[in-house]
Amino acid sequence: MPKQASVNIENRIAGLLKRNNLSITDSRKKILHLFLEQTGALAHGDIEKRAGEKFDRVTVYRTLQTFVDKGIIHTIPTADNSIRYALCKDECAGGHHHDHHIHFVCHKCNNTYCLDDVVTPEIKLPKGYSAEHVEVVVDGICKNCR
Amino acid sequence: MPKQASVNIENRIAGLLKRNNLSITDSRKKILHLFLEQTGALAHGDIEKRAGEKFDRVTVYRTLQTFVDKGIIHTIPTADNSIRYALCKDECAGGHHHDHHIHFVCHKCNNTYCLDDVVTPEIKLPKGYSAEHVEVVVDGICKNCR
DNA sequence: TTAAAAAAGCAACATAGTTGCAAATGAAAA
DNA sequence: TTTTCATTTGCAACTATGTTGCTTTTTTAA
Repeated sequence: MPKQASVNIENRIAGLLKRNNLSITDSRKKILHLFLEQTGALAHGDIEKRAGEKFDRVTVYRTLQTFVDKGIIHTIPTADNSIRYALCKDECAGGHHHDHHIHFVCHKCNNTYCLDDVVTPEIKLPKGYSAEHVEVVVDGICKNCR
Repeated sequence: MPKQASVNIENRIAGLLKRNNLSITDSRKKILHLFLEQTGALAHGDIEKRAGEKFDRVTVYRTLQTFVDKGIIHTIPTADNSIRYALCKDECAGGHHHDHHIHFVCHKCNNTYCLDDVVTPEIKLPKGYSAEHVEVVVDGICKNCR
């Protein structure tokens, strides 16, 4: 049973990499694993800590950059200088992230979630400004912490 | 005339510091000057470059932290690990930032503006989540660049 | 199996942020 | 004004974070 599950996840990872024309390497598999085996977003530091024991720091940086370029993961803006990354739902191929969900940061467990069902609202801007992309980050208490 | 204006701004700065129970020092005056003499937000790097010629890096870090704690300036979240700071409109005293405006980043001039007249929208969250604060950052072209 | 291309690792470097402590400055009282 | 005390600054040293060039290793595809 766990064998089966792990085969599935391996296949899923391999497929994801192949679909994006990326060669299948240990570090890429490991880092995708980290994202797939948990709900929330990961801060760069987390990823480096968990993956960095096995891989060079530089490799982690380059792998994350590659994933962002390919649209496999996206960054979440924060006010505290710690980039957070999360898996894209799907089809953000070619570096175009068309996702329009909002992000939620729980200040109790400090997790960051993509609320895929909550769409970013229309924002009415003053005359002269034109919007291209709207980013919404809500902070509060998540459903696991209340 | 410029003399008069500079007296005014000096008074304004002194008043701002006094109201927040901060002693009036050269670095604090200089950094507040930077904020007052321009529209947009300032990235930490900008501040360090412009103020740091006269002051130690550490002083800049500490001064900005003090201003955030007192509610004189606020941070603006970004996805690129470069904290931006902007003056609070007013009355964000005691570290409580009650402002609810949105932020706009122009990707042509790369300036960040506080759109004080645009209020953050209500966001309807999934069951179990409770919001405390909503942060909206819009990117696009500003009125000076179009 | 092998050759070319891609990625990883390493080293060295650059930038960003923090901490403790001594010297300088500011505020307020004498 | 001068003195005193608390606050702030600057310095040095350090940690953390991010980048670049180059060599070695791994992956892919012939």
